[in-house]
Formats: sequence, C-alpha cells, structure tokens
Amino acid sequence: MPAHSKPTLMDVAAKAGVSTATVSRCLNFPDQVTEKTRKKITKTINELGYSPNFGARAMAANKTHTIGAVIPTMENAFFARGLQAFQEELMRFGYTLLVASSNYRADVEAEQIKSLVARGADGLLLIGHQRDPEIYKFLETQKTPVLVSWAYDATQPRYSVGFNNRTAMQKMAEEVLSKGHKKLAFVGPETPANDRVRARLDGVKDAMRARTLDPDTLSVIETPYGIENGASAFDALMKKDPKPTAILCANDVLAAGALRAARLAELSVPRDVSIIGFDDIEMSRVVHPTLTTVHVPHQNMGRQAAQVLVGMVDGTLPERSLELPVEIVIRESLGPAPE
Amino acid sequence: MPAHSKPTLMDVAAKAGVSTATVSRCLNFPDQVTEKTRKKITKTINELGYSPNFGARAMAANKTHTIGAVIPTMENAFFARGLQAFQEELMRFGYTLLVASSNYRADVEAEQIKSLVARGADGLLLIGHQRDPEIYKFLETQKTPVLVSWAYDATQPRYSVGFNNRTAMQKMAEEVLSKGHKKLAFVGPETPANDRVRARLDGVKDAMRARTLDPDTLSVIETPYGIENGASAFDALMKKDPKPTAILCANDVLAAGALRAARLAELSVPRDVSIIGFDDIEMSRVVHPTLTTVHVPHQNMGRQAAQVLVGMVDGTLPERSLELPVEIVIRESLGPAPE
DNA sequence: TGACGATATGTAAGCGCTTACATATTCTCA
DNA sequence: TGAGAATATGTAAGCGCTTACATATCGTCA
Repeated sequence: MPAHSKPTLMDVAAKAGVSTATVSRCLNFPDQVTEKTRKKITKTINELGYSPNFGARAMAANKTHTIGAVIPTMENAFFARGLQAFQEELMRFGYTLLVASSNYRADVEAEQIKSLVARGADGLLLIGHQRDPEIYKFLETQKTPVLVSWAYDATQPRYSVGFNNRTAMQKMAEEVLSKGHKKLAFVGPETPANDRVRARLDGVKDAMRARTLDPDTLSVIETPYGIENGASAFDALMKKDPKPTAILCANDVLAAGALRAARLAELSVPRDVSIIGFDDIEMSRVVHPTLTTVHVPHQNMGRQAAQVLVGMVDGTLPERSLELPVEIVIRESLGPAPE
Repeated sequence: MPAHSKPTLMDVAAKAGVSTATVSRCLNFPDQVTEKTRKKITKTINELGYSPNFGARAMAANKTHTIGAVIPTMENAFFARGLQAFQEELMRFGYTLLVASSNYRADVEAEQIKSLVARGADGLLLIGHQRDPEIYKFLETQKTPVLVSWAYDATQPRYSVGFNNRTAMQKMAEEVLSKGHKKLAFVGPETPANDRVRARLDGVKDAMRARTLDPDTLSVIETPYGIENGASAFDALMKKDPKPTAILCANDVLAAGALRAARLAELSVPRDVSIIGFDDIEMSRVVHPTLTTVHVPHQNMGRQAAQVLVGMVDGTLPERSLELPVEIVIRESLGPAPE
C-alpha cells in the first residue's frame, strides 16, 4: 500500500495473500469464507486500518442503504425529536440517515434534495407537501421514493405520514371559542412558503365561521420562529383596538415568547388574555403558566415514517399514507374570556 | 438510456452528441466549454433529469466536499443551535454536512464515525475529547482530520474549538458561594462517558476547595438529560438532610425540571433554594423564575469550528485550537443563601 | 481410491465519473 | 491567406468495489 493514501480492498487482499473477491465476500457474506481465511483477513484489515469506500461500494452494488431527510431547521425541538425517532427506527432496518436543513428556504431545500439524491439516498423524507412541482418531477425521473411528513393532507397525491394541521388547529380554536372568546389573534411564521402554518391558520378561520364569527376579524401577525419574535408579536397585538382576548400561536416557541411579554407587561395569563401554542414540546410544560397546546406525536410520527419509507424503498411493506391523531392539551394558559 | 434506470453522464453525452469528457467539463468547469455546447448539454440534462452520481464522482475525484459530525443527540437544543451555525458556515465554503447522532453511546459513536469516514467525509467534527484511543488511531490511518468541539482542553493533543467546561462551572460556583451558600448540590448526566459533565463537576469542586469547603459534602445526582429527570433529582435532593440551598445543574433542561419540581413542592426559587443551569438555551429566559446559567456561544462556536475544520481539510487556513469565552448570566433563580 | 458434488477462492468485467493526454477546431496577425 | 497559438473536444485509463462465472480444493461414499 502506498504510504500516502488510504488502504484499499486491494491492499488488504495483497497483504493477506488472497483475491479481492475473497476480501469483499469476507466483508459482506462472512459465512461464505473459511474461518481460517476470515481470521487472516480480519487481522489484516485491523492492521491496515482499512475501511471500505462507501462511494465505490454504492456504485458497484447500486444500493446505499441511506435515507435522506430535509428539514426546515435543526433548531426547532419539534423536528429534532421526531427526527431522532426516525433515525433510530431506520437504524433498526439497517439504514443510515442523512440530514440536511433548508433554513425554511425553498431554493436551499431544492439544492439539498438534489444533493441527497446525488449521494444516492434510496429514499427521501420531506416536511410538508408544498414545493415546486419541478422537484417532484425530478424525483420521479430519479425513481427516488419520497415520503412527506409532519403533515397529512388527503387531497395531495403524495404519500404522507403526519397529522392534519387544519383540523387540529380548528379543534383547538373551537375549544378557545367555547370559552367565550370573541376576538382572536393568530401568530405564526410567514404562510406563503409554509403549508403547515397556512393550514393551521385556515383551521382557526374554519372554527370562527362555524360560530358565525367573521374570519376577517382575526388579527394575524406573521413572524419567524423565535422567542423574541413571539414577544414582539404579543406587544403589537396589545396595541390593537380591540385587543384580542386569546392568541393562538402556530408553535410553542412563539407562544412562550408571548407568555413572557405578557409577564413583562404585567398582564395575567389567562385572566387578561389566553395564550395557546402548538406542538407540545417540552418547554410548554415548563413555562409559567403552563401552555395549552396541541400535542403532536413526534416520536411516533418519526417511527411510523421510517417504517413506511423503508417499505417504499424495499418494497417489503405496503406503501400507504398514515394520518396520526393529535390531542388538545388544556393547561393553565387558556381561560374564559375576560369580563 | 435504458428505461429502467437513472440517466448517467454517458446517456447525456450520447443524446447531446458529445463525449463524456465534455459533459463532465460542462458540469465542473463550464467556462471551458463553448456556449453552444453548454446550452445543448444543459438542455439534455434537464430533459433527462440527469443528476451526477455522487459516489462515482467522489471516487474519481477523490474528494467529497463533505464534513461529518457525530453529536450525542439531536434533541438537545444545545447541540442543535451550534450545529446549525456549523452547517451554514460550511455551506459558505462549499461543503456539505452529514450528521449522525450517537445517543450518548460510545459504541454507536464509533460506528457512526466509521460510517462517516467510509462515506468519504473529508473531515470530522466530534463532541468532547473522550473516546477510545483506537478511534483516534483509526482516524489517523484514514488521514481524516478531526476537530473536537463543545469543549476546550489544552491538555489534550487534539485540535479543539470550544470552551473550558471546568473553569466555566468553577466561575459560576464561585458566584453561588459568594452569595453565602454552604451546602451545594450538582445534578448532571452520568460522568464516566461524558468528559464535559465531569469537567463541570470538577469545576464546582474547585470552587468549593477555594473556599475551604469540603468537596465531599457536595451532593451529586447523576441522571439523563430530560425535564422529568431534573424534577425527580430535585425531589430527591429535598429529602436530604441537610438540604442543599443551591443546585447547580449540568444543563438548562435539568434545571428547568428542577424549577418545576420546586413550584410543585411550593418552594420559592430563589428564596428557599437557588437553581442554576448551564448552556443558556432559549428556555432559560422563558421559565419562571428566569434561570441563572452559563452562557455558551453556540452559534459562534459552530461557525468557528467550521472555519477551523475547513482549514484543516483544505490546508488553506492555519489549523489551531480555539478557546471561546463563556459568560455567567445572573438571572432570577439565584439568590442569597436562605436565613 | 477415485469420481462427484459441495464448498472455497480466483478472474475479470463493469458501476459512473474525472482527467491527462491526444486531436481537432478556431482565432490571430503578419 | 496561412502558420502557429489558443481554445474546444475526444480518447481512454483508472478510482475501489461487487459479483457472475470459472477454477481449485475438499469431503464423501461406493
């Protein structure tokens, strides 16, 4: 083996005095090789510090046993937890997960998808249905199976494992309205690029309509993910006239920010104003008052997504979409409408 | 192109009526190709939905432009935020990040490292110095540059970008002791496998010694990451006699759990007991009372780590270790010792 | 002991790409 | 207008691995 480069299968074969085929077999089908030969090869591999070259392997075998996932951000506990479960389940099937994050940018996502496909991902997990049709077309020509997650929408043609954002939020909004609130507000990330948030917003409006409230009276603030932003949104809402008596946030982080702003403004939650989150991340049980929120089964979703996607790739399991139930979790931050 | 498989560079070349070399050049050095040819090739690529095979490319060019990172878990906001910055900075240099998580298990980590190396990672980011020397040896034979992060320890031979966990915690403990606390407790993950936590624990002891307190009087509870676990640890500590008057936690999540347990036990923080965190994740400003904690410059750390690691891989920047300063953040949860 | 099947190993042809080198085409200026 | 430089394209040899097929080795039983 030349001193300047990594040892290759050939180096191992030469040093162990066998052919490359035998070494390859020893690695992939150990029981096809005599114990004696196997020992010799294993020893050589360790001495040389040999490790197979994935690229070469993938190219020759035409299978990578790799699943790619593109998530909007790693910072959000919401994705992190589900993804961790996804990965663990994948590992049980002998697959490796490659993660990329798009920072909520469609162009970056497209790039990441191409990169993952080029890397030979056998299948892809994407968040939400909405993206340039070109991408789906590309994925089709590549024959790369795609599973959409963190969203379930029966009207979409793609397989998906997730929950119905719209009806989930509608259910929550109904809960809020049943407490007598008439003036609602919604705080969430920009909707044009985010179908999950748009669905949640629509869910609120659905609930308002059902109670013959004009959805146009809903105050909507669009702001990126982040505690500070939730706080600013709260402050902005409190300057409106009339003030909303209940604020529905598209995620727990924004809600936590609102909660903090309320404390700073010396407003009592839920006496003066109710604040509602979405996701049920750990934080929602730690803040004070504890947060009323929509519980999403992150871990289960990740696990199921892994199973379905592996099924699509291997053909071993039937492919299908899966709608997971969410749960309305009433905690301290929701109360009856004031006065 | 055969109907059953992905289009290859050769398919593109054939359809466009040029050689494979020209297509390859068109992809890698567009200005070496006539505008006319380029147009023709680009068009064909789009028609065919061609995307280069990463494995083949890496093998032929012997460079993947990929950096691998193995982190203990994705669920911890602490790693997530730094990693996100790491990735963004990497992207600026034209590198792609591959993430794997080890679930805090050394054997899984070793496996992930091998897998990333096999995938051709040009460099590796690892968390903390501590691991089987075999792994470092392996990495050396592979000539894969490694950077350690989330820790800085000048006594270690490896390059690292991070902060000194020991002195950071020592500084915090001094702050606590200066408030008159005599009976301290420490809550953190199991130390045998986690050099960062061990260093933090040692930091507390250092501070105690400096004040001529016997470090053996420190109550130590080892428990995995998680809000619930922080709460249980708090309950356990309150059953001790004498009770600690200040609880230093190895991370904010455990501290948040302790805070919650305190509220449930109707103990006032910091009047009855002070609670201190570590990391300064978003949560620490949302909990009530807000958390006194050690601020770690996650984003900056991620960014710097990317720069140093790319330097090591490319040889374009000087390689070096980097110690980043941390900051003691005093918030509401720390008060004077009771009575 | 020898023939035959089973088992272990070797040979060599790709997998899809890059790139050094060879060849063809275009441009420039006297 | 033509020679030579500059530029564009083609040819073909790998990169490290898997695997179908060929060959060698072993064990078995009559």
